[in-house]
Amino acid sequence: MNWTDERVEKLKKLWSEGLSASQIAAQLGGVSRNAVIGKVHRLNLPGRAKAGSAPASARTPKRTPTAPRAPSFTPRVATRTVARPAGATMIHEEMEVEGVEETRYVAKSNVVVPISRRLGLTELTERTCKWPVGDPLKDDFHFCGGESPDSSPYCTYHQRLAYQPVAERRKAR
DNA sequence: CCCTGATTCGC
DNA sequence: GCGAATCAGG
Repeated sequence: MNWTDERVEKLKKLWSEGLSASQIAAQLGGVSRNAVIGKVHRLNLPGRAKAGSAPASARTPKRTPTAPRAPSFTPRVATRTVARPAGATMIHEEMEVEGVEETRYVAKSNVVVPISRRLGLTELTERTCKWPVGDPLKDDFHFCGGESPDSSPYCTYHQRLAYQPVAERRKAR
């Protein structure tokens, strides 16, 4: 994975927002936190004021003022806030994706938990997470639908669960 | 131990 | 330039 202009821009943005190197690495994908830190230094980006944990601004659930929305806007896909995974750290309580307020978390292990879009079977694409959610015998059955990397049928969060024993999955979910 | 960023140095 | 290994911490 090389440092394209696009990836560098994303790195700069996330670093300036106070995300930790490992969180940024998880969002970029294909790089280690060391790689991120190394790049930050080579770019001569300002280092962290204090070593250690990320600044509170990146961890504290900060309520963003309700974003102004077009009054007549109707979401194309029904969207709910994802359940907060155990131990997850909130990085943005609310954010807007295509006009829909959504929630995103970073799990304890720094695996980014992508936004759950709760898509139906026919709405899935190559790039959506196919982790099933809900009861297939009920009408609330859907799929995570979060963004998944090119190489996986699952988002970065559900990828890990997919290869865990069922008992472990129940705990982790 | 979990995590953080900083530095070094072989590639 | 890159990033794993390592260091020094919280």
